Amino acid sequence: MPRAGLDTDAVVAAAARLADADGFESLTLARIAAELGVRSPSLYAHVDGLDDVRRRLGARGAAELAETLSRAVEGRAGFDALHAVAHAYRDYARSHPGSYAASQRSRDLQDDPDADAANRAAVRVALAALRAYGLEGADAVHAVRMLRVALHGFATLETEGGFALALSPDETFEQLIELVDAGLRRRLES
Amino acid sequence: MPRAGLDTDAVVAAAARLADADGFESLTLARIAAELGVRSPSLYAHVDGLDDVRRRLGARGAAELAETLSRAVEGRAGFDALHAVAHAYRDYARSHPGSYAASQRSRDLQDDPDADAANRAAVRVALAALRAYGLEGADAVHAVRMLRVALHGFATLETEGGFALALSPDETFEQLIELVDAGLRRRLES
DNA sequence: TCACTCTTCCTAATGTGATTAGACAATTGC
DNA sequence: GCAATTGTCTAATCACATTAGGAAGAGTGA
Repeated sequence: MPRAGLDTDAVVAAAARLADADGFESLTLARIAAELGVRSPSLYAHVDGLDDVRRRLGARGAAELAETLSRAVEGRAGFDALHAVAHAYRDYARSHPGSYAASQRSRDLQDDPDADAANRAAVRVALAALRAYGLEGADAVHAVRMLRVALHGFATLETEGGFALALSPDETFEQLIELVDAGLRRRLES
Repeated sequence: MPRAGLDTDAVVAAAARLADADGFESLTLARIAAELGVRSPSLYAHVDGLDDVRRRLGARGAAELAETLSRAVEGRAGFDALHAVAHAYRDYARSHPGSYAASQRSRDLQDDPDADAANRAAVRVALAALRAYGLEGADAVHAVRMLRVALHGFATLETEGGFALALSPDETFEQLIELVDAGLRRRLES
C-alpha cells in the first residue's frame, strides 16, 4: 500500500483542475480520487467531504481572484483602473470557470474566514479602483456593488454560454465598461 | 392502484414549486414524486428523466419571465420603460428563484424551441423598452446585452445571498437602473 | 535496530438518487 | 363487454457520498 503523499492542498488543487476543465457541477469525490490515483474514502483523511472541497475551492478561487484584481489595479487610476480591473475579472472567470463558480457560491462560503478575507480584499481593491470617481460613503459601496453586478453578470453569461454567437462579446464588454464609467462619472460632472 | 392523474405539466409544475421553495439544486425526481404522491419511476411516463424536467422547467421559467417583462413595458417608454422592465425582472427572480435559475441554464436549453422562442421574445421586449434611447443595429443589441448583464448579475447576487446585509439592495438596484440609463443616454446626448 | 504511535490508505458496507425492465391494473375506444 | 393503450408499481442496477474498521508506511525515542 504505497502512500500517495496527498495533503489538503493537493486535493483542492485536483478539484480546481477538474472543475476548471469540466465544470463545477461535474465535480465529484470519485473523480477527484481517480485524478489523484486513490479511492474516494481516502480523501476523507484530508478533507471533510464534498461540501468541504467545494468550500475550500471557493475560498481558493476568491483569493486568486482578489489577488488578480489587486495586481491589475496597481499603478492605475480612473478609467484606466476600472478597465484593468474589469478585464482581470473577466479573464479570471474565463480561464478558471470552475474555481470562479465555486468562489461565487456565497451560501457555501459565508462562514469561511479565508473566503471572507478574500472578499474583503476584493472590495478594498474595487474601492481603490473607483477612487477617482469621487464617491463617498454609501455611494462608494453601491458603486462597488454595481461594478460587481456588471462583471459577475457578464462573466456568468459568457462562461455559461448565454450570449448568442452573432455579435462579439468583446465589444459588448468594452461597451459595458464604458457604460459603468459614464454612469459613475455622471454625478461627478453634474 | 388508483391513478394519480398526472401529466407532463403537473410534473413540471411540481418541480417549479419545489425549486422555487428549496432551490434549483435540491430538485430531484424523488422529491417531485413524493410531492405528487407517486414513486419516482412513475414520472418517466410523463417526462424523460431529471434533465428533461430541468429543461422543461427552464423553458417554462423563460416564458413566464418574458411574459412578465412584456406586460411591464406595455405603454411605457424611455426611463419609465427601463425602470419597469428592471423591476419586473428582479421581482420575477426573487419570487421564482428556482424557475429563474433553471431559465438561465443556457447549455441545457440551447436546443429547446420553447426556451428559444421565450428568449427571442424577451430580447424583443428589451429592444422595445430601449427604443427611446435611439440605438441602432449592433449597438441596440449590445445595449440589450448590457441590460441583461446588469439584471442577471443583480438577480443572481441577490438571490444567492451575495450582498452583505449592511446596505440596502433596493437602493443599489435603483442606482443600477440609473447607471444603465445614464450610460445608454450618453451617446444620445453627445 | 526495535517498539510505539500516528497517519494514510484500503476494503466493506450503507444509504440516496437516477434509471431501466417488466408486471399489472385502470382507462379508453370500439 | 373486450382489446389496446396508458399509468403506476416493484425489483434491480449503477453511481456517488459517507462511515467503520483494519493494515501498512513513517517518524520517534530507546
